Amino acid sequence: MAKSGYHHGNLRRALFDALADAVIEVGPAGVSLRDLARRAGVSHAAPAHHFGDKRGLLTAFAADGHRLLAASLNQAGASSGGDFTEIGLAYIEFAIERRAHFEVMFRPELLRRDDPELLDAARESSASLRSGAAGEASAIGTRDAQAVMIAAWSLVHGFATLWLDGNLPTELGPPQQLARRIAHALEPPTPPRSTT
Amino acid sequence: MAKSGYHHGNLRRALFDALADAVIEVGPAGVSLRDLARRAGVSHAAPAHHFGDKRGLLTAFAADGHRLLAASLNQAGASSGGDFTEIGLAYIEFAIERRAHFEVMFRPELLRRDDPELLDAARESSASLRSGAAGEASAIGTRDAQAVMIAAWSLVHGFATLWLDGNLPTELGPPQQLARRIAHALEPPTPPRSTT
DNA sequence: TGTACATCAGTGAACGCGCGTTCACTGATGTAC
DNA sequence: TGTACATCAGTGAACGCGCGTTCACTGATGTAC
Repeated sequence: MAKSGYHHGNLRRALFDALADAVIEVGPAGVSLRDLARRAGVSHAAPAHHFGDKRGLLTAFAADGHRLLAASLNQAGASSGGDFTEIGLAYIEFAIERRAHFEVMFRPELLRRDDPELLDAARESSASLRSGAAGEASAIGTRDAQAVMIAAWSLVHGFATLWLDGNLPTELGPPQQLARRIAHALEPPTPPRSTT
Repeated sequence: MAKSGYHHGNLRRALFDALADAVIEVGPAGVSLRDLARRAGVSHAAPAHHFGDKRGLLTAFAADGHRLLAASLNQAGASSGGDFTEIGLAYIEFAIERRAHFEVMFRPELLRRDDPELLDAARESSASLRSGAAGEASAIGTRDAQAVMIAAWSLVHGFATLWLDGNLPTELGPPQQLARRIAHALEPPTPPRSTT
């Protein structure tokens, strides 16, 4: 992968990997460029040379995260026939598996909020999430699809956030399993017309 | 309030106030003791003298927040006859009005997690939140009250988090109003037996 | 009312540290001829 | 195949800064007598 001793070859990727590790260890706000350089085995000035500055690096990483999230949600939607529950579970799965991306994506104060690449990627993931909501809104009998979409987003985002921050008791088991249990508990008690 | 030039008189309170301002400006992780000292008009060593260290200050502040949240939730429960929706709205209200407390409370990596005062206060707020869930669980026809409680907590916590982090479009209006709109959209479409 | 003294809240100088950013540079790469 | 040269990724020394923590101290307070 590394082309030579001097030119790294794929520093962008290497810094993203280092950033992912660092975010998990010290949180998005605690990351330092010098530490990332150390992890990636390059000089301490290399990250700034590549991304302009710290904010630029975090912004690029967040944009990457939005694209990955969009892909995950789209896949969950496609393979479940647009089932909103499955899309929500995919959101939680993403937050856990791509924890560093997730944590950086939702800390706008650390990012260049008006970066075109970030805006574009964020629109992409937002559209993916929204795509399932209209169906769900009519399923529960409300016309306010926007409110339902925000509720669903809040639910999965809140669950992921509480779990990631260590605020859910660990004895509840693995989060994916707990999330399915919750989805089950929230299902309507008597299925509307399923006993054909 | 300040008793004299030398002895401050109520440094704990003054530092809490300074911390609240600082958290809103730079986030919980960006706060520095020296900055708080400047804001409170005391020497830079005073905060450490009073709270031991930075973590001690944040931990005391978080405990204070849990007690305030418990009080808010209890009051909402009492004045609404235990209506779970109102308790949830009070949670969101707290997150917005006491934003600094809220943000510090849910960042355990910044706190002394095993501090007895913090544990005690956290138990208090957790109990207040849980108190409404059992009724709600039976209302929606599930026996898994714990899952419903976590879902409700996730919903309000996620909504508050998304709003505080600036991830909800501002054109949706004030968050309290938006939260009520969501509560309305989630109400069962046909009231079970209300048209007596 | 007055004096002595213990207590302790807050001071300020000092320490060593890691940080972001800059800037002239070096060395690898690729292209023109 | 070989040479010259432009490009640019990455270097490393240097800068100034704010930080947390320490420690001997100072001065206000309150209590004992």
